[in-house]
Amino acid sequence: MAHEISCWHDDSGHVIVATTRPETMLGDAAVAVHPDDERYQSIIGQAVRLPLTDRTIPVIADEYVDPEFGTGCLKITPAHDFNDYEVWQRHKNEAAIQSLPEGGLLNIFTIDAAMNGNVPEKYRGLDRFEARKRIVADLEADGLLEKTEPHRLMVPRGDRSGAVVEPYLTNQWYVKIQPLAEPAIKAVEDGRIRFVPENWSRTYFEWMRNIQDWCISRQLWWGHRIPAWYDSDENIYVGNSEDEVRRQHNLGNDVTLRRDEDVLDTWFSSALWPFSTLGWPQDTPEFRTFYPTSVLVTGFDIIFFWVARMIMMGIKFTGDVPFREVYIHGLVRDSEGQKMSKSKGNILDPIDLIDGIDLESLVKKRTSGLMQPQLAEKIEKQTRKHYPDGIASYGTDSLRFTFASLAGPGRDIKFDIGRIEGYRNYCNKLWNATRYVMMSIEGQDSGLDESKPLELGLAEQWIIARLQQTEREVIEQIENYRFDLAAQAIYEFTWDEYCDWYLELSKVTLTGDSSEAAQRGTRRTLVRVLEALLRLAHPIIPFITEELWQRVAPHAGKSVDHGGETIMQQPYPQPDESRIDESTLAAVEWIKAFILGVRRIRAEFNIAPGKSLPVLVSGGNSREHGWLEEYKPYLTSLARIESPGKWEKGTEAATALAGDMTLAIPLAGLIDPGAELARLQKELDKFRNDRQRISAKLENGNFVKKAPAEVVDKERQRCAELDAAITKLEQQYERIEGLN
RNA sequence: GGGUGCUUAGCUCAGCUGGGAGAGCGUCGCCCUUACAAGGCGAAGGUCGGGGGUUCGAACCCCUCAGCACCCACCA
Repeated sequence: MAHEISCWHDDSGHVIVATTRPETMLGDAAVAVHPDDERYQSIIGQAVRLPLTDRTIPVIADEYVDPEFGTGCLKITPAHDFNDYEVWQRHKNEAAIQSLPEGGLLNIFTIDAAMNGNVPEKYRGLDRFEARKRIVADLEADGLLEKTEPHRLMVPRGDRSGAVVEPYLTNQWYVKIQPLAEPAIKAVEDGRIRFVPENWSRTYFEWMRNIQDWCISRQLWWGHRIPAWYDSDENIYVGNSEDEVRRQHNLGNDVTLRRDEDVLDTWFSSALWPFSTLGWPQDTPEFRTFYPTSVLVTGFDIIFFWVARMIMMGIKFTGDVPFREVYIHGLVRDSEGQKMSKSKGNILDPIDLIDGIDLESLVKKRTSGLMQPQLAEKIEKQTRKHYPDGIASYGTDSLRFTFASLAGPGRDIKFDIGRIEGYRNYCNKLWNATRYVMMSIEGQDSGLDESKPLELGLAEQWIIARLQQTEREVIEQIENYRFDLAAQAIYEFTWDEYCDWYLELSKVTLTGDSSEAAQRGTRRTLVRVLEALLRLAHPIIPFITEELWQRVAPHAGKSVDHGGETIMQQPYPQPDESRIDESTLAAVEWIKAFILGVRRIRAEFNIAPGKSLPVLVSGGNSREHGWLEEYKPYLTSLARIESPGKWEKGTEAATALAGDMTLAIPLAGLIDPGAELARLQKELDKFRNDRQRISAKLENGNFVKKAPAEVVDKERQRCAELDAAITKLEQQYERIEGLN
């Protein structure tokens, strides 16, 4: 913002001073120069006449003045400038200052920032901006104006109204902070309170070590009123009530008391919250049980305002910290990284993400009730640009899942509307998976009757094992406050494993000619894994899991008959490590690789997914041949292949790898050997590059010598695996090449 | 001016104590296969902001430069 600078000088010494707020000169207490400024040595201690007034003020020396800036002379207005006030503090005991009206601390504004009775008659009652113009004009008329020029500076403005704020002297209540801050710092230093993530304690220390006395009085209508009373001589009495004050000070009824009209700073009152809500100062069972609490969850912007103050007040009044851990989450910002605020018009109301909102309603909502209506046009334009179609309805659980997923440590969330869509789709997926499970068991037993024979196949053992691993992971991440990783583990298990693989594998058992015992085992597993998954996901997506659980749980042997049963009261899943079997996991990984290989070939040669294909195999270790035989139904069904045969030389085929085994789809006439060779070559290059890099590592004596043995072993193993794969690919290459 | 943090695929972000670069969305190709087209299957896409250093080895540790964000204080 450009302002004019006006200058004035006095009659004798020609002291020239610049200012952006000429009206404040009427309250000046001094002209300051730097003590080492050679130009002004002779005038330090002299008096100069303050133009437009009948006052004289001293020239003082203070290091605050920057001799390089302007003329090196600085006017000091202690009542209306923070820095000038500090300068005044250093000089207030000097006689020349003390002899000034109000000891130099001359307030020249009314509460409305008009000129008050402390300025010459002609300026009284003028608004500050009007006074500014008049003073510049008067200085010029008197020949005292050197020049005016534009100057750019930051002007402090009120958050809400945007009005320019003027520093102004008032009487306020303060809390002496040092005795409170020291024990509060210590509590975090010695670990009685822990910040998560830990580095927020640095922010806390930074603030607490530079803390200033706390102004706790506010001129507001709402809040705890300050418990202080004044008598007619302005003596102050502080106490719990007027009665108490009168008793304690023996004030008769002839003494009239007037209570201070100010209220306490919101954060002063809020700082009492951890113990005042528990009945303090009475020694209640609630207080004894729940103080200190275990964890406080809040945003980093609240560390200063609230967290620190709760710690100080808690220690002061109860002798103990108010909580053990402080989990600091990020702030949700708009898509451009700006903090959301009503005045900027970039607020996203969670309700609008849940229920959806059309564009016109959104524009109306964002532009109404603005403190600065002139921003409405800009806000409307932005809103129409960002949300041309308004906001779709995503539902509560989608929103919760989104925020959980974005709640990484120590990081703000730049909210991207696209992100929530993915999690809405997740909720949909879970819903549809449940539909499938319910259809699959409809009218049939799901293994509840323990007397009936029951058999768990490979797929069942696999998904049960993966469930245990997922439960372990989720619990661990929640304990670490990594809600993003917990959400991710749930997401991936549900979508990538339960839905993409297990539900498909279950169809093989349920629609094939498997035994009744095996089908019962599959139905039981479908239901039980889903039921556990719902409980696992419930803290993040409470509504949809409750709805689905009510339907699923009875089939998993959980009673919901009493009407009051709810997933909320169910125990959280606990992993059973004994149900994790490595060979089961390995077998399914191999089956997946086999099926993926066939699918890739299908996609590459544009073969209809429904078309059954013959598949030939070669190579492979004995374990793989065992799997090939034992789990043939899974392979033939999911990959839509006929029973595998042996790949003989001379058969034109497209190939893929599953572990050590090569699988080949004979595609006489369909194959472009050149394209297939190019693909193999590309794959070979990649493998050979990896191989090259790893063997270089292994040949490096320093690596073998200095790296941990397990890392070296792992690299050796990988090297061997790559060798095997390369050999397979080379064989495939030769065979295809032979077709040319 | 003081402080804190960020910079990884087109976009929004993960990447835990240094050891094979990941997800969602978007893009491209095929598919309405009886849970799901808000879906399935497959694919492409990254010199991890630039430079230097430490290390057998750096997205990760140190230094430096650039850009961005926020907090606190604000210079006449």
